Amino acid sequence: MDQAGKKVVTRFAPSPTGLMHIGGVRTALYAYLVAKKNNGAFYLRIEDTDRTRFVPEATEDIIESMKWLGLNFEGPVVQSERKDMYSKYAKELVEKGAAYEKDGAIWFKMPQEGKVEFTDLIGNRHVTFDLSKEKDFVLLKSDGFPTYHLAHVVDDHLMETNPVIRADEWMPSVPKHTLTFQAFGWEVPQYAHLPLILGTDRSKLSKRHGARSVSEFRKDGFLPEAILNYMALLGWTPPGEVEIVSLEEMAKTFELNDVHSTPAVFDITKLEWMNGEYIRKMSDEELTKRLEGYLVDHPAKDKIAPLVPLVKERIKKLSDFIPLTDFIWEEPEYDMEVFNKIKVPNQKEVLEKIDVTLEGLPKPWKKEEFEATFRKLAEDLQIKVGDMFQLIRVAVSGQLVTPPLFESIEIMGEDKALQRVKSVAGKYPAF
RNA sequence: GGCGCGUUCGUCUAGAGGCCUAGGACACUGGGUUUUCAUCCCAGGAAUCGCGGGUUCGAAUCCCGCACGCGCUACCA
Repeated sequence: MDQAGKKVVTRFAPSPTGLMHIGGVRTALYAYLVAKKNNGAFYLRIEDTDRTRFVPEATEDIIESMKWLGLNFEGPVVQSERKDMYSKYAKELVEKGAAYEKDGAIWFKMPQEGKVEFTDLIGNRHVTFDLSKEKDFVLLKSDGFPTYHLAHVVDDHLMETNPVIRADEWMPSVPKHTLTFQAFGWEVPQYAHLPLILGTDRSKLSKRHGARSVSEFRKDGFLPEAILNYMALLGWTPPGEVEIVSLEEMAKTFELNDVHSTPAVFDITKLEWMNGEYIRKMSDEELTKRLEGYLVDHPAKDKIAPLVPLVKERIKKLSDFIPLTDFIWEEPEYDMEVFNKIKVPNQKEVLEKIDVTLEGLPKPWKKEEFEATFRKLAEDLQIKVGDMFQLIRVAVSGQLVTPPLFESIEIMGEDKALQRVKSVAGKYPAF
């Protein structure tokens, strides 16, 4: 309910000309938040009135993305399914004298004088348009489909949308819309025009920036709650000093009034940080579940649970899990370059000592004993403790960076670890 | 060109006349914890608030002008 006691209805109305774009998330999210905050309704509306740019998979991708993000909606309302309705309304305006037919299309007659004023909910901007600059425009195209202008007015009136939340690029069309609403004798809704989201070069976010679809972010291992949280911050600051805010919390505090009227640059580095924050905050059980859902084709998908606590603080995206743990299930490829990074002379000799020491270690290996043994070996061989463990790490994994060594060995199995050390020591330096 | 919107650290922002010698977050740099990496902790650099005029005892905050950026200017949305 708004102050006037009317139900608040918002909608996200993308046009299915491509996959759901990351920039659209913010528009959808704000519209969703306004509805939730006011106990209203939030709709998805598919604006597929341009047959020439229509992409069949797009609608499904938009719906799927919205669901994945957790932006639950009513609908979708699909404009192409209501095609006949629009022409009736267009003809109504012709009858009223507000529109006319020409070249098989129906045009709206714009007055040549006067002005249209409105106050945008974003930044409380009072904007005035001089009508002498306006031209007649098409309401109904010659193919019988409505233009955006007609479809917006008719649908948002019928759906009782208020406020209308959309991208800033629509602001110059406000006079067209206002006059069309008035020609029908309908109430003009309030508008909130959201500033653009820019790429790092400050131009409109597009593919050229690696700007991508929601589904691509999903494939990259981003979490929906992190995406939502980050996008919300592009133009809005939650009360207090916290930046990590759940959808539910946002829905309690969000105000269109607090949204910036300044375009914001999309910074993936901060999104990645935030994604990592969400991963770290998650329980091991939850992270395991997410990882299992993400790693659909991973061969060891069902065996990842014990690894989760080890990788939790080491991954920013779900996808980071793969390169970090591959060595556990797959035989690593060894590279002398990697060994060369460890500043230990006589590496072959040391590796052989490690092999022998490992064989002498009573099974099952115990963490304390494992550590103490190799600390002592490092001392005996007069090399740094850190280098000792690095050498074992590389022998076992082929990598300089892994989850904690002992725990990783425990998960892959003592025998496999031993066998790798033996093999490496034997073949060194040619693998 | 016309019309419209915008302008605080590299980025996201706090800021609604004195609390601002401009605060926080990300990123960056240095240090600590640590068998790697990461996490975590501490410290640091980083915006003369686009520029120029006003108004005021006092302006990032109000007004005007300019510059720059972006958007719209389709039978696309």
